[in-house]
Amino acid sequence: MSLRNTRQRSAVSALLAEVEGFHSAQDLHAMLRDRGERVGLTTVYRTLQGLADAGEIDVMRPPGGEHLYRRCSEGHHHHLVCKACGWTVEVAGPAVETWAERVAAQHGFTNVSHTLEIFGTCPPCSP
Amino acid sequence: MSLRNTRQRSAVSALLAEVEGFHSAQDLHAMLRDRGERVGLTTVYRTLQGLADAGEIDVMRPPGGEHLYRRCSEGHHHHLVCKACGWTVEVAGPAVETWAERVAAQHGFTNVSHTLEIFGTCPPCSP
DNA sequence: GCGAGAACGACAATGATTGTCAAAAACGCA
DNA sequence: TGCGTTTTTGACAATCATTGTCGTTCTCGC
Repeated sequence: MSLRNTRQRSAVSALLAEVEGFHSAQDLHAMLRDRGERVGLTTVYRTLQGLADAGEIDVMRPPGGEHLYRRCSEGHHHHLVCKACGWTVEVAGPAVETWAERVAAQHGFTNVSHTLEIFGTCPPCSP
Repeated sequence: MSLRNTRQRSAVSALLAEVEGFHSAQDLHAMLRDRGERVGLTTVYRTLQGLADAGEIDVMRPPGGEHLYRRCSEGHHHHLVCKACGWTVEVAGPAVETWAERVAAQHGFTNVSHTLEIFGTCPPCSP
């Protein structure tokens, strides 16, 4: 399978490289429109899905509903997310990684991946 | 807030006590219908939500789509889920709990919760 | 037994995501 | 550079779990 370089794919990648934090597909689509880029919503969804599959961006499924996408630093890590304002901090947890793999191995599981999100209230949002 | 005991709430609780593994709201609703219990789908959703809020059942949001509910053992724990057949194992990880709280505290976060799911392929489903 | 308030449930509404398919663009090759 | 093949695009429709609505029904304390 060969991936072709298209204007739309570049635009999405470029946008993700510039923005901070998590954004929904619809957010990103709106931003592209504001920039004058003409990209269809369907294409934004598919492009994000492709990037996520390729491991180039992170996907988060907050309890609230829509999927959020974000360009992240390299390597595996997790997120500490403020329930109130959405502000996120990347956290690394080597101990957790090894723990997860060990537990999975104990039960004979292979091809293991995992998701971990920590939710809380950040200092500015505390009453 | 006072929770009232209704036939429907009892039916949902009883069903959850009997079935194994995770089931979607629609699944559970169908099972109730098969039993002859007349419960509305809306009510099943609301009841499950209430039970989840009360911490009596677990909610899982698999990448596939719908929410899955399950009556779980007491105490905080996580799940090791087979991507192929859905078979799940409960796993406890005290180390992870303390790690999550410590990380959150380091960043000044309060009111902390977290979600952790491990996905893999269980032995019977391995090729 | 009674009444206020909670819960129910049929139905409509929401809204993110996915499918469709003809038109357009990209790439390999000569 | 020109051409044909194959992928990609994107407007629109379709899907589908979940949530809102609101009149009716049921609980529970008194």
